[in-house]
Amino acid sequence: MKKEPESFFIESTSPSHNHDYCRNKAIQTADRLCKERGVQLTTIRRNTLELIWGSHRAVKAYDLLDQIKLIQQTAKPTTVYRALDFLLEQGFIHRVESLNAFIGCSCSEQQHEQLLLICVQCHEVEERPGTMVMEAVSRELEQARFTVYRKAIEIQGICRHCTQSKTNN
Amino acid sequence: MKKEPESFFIESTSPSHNHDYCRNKAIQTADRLCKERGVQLTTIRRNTLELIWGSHRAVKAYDLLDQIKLIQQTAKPTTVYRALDFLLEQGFIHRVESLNAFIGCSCSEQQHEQLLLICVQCHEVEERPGTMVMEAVSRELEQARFTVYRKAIEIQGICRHCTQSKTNN
DNA sequence: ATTGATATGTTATATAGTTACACATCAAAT
DNA sequence: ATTTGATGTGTAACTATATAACATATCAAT
Repeated sequence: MKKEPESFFIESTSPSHNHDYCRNKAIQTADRLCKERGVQLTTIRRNTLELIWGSHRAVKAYDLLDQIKLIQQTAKPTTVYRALDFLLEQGFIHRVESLNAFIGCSCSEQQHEQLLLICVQCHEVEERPGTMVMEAVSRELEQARFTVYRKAIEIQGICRHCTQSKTNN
Repeated sequence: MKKEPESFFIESTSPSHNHDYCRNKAIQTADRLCKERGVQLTTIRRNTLELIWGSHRAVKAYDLLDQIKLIQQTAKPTTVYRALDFLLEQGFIHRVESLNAFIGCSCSEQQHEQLLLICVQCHEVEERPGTMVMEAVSRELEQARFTVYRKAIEIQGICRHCTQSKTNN
């Protein structure tokens, strides 16, 4: 009774909140945006997105592949990377460059570029709009007369939860 | 007569300036800092650093390996990665996360964290201290109560040279 | 029915980085 | 003068990450 038909293989986990809410919201938004944009959130893509939203931790492509294989034995690297490419294009996920990994994006609609705060202890990644930072970046780039395509601002450190409870893994 | 004994296999290239100056300065600084710090800039490490400073473009580890092999046939991936690790630790180079590549750092002495402006056309990477940006980041992280270990701010786009001369490669 | 656009299946390959263990070198302590 | 420890290198095997190339499928528009 707890399982919806679409999410039969996913368990969401988070120390700090009911993460099902995050995930469901993200999927709904993706669904809607895909309709609006006339692109298809196919089963593979949707499953991939759900798996990524299984936590706020960054997920590796091959870990994703392992999970997908549980329900689709034929899945290959290409399967996953193609889904990831789609999700990136649509702005539904971020690529975490410094980890070669991926996390859900909770700002698919607004401006997609955010600060990523990566906790090296619990591995959760927090998105922050960082408006002031982004403005400062814009001014800097204007000075440098540099035309931006893509910003990646990644900060590694210890999140507030891990700072408080030093006993955390 | 133009070749120094230490740089026998390197040709520096840059469209915009005499790049030998940048490289020589970087090597001198590295030499001095190593002495000050009581660590060794061995032949492998020095050669690696010189190769990286062959241009302002980000260099891939395996390309570096190929070049090193020309003078040290026995070189292996480990050879290069160990040298890179050392150079990173000492702050003599940056890792460009979004490219899996490496560039020389011209700020080895001061604060090492900088904005990296990566031109997707000519592949040159410009470092900028981005003081305002860094301050904004600090404020943001204070709000998030996040303890920083490492910042990586990478901007991909078109540099001013490529914007001007559209004919550039 | 035919075509074109989009998505997926499949195999192979390319690229990036690490582990583990042996050996070398050299200076400090015995 | 040797032993020890710290640091650096050699070598092989392996793991991880990502892409290329080509075949097939699906489905809506003509």
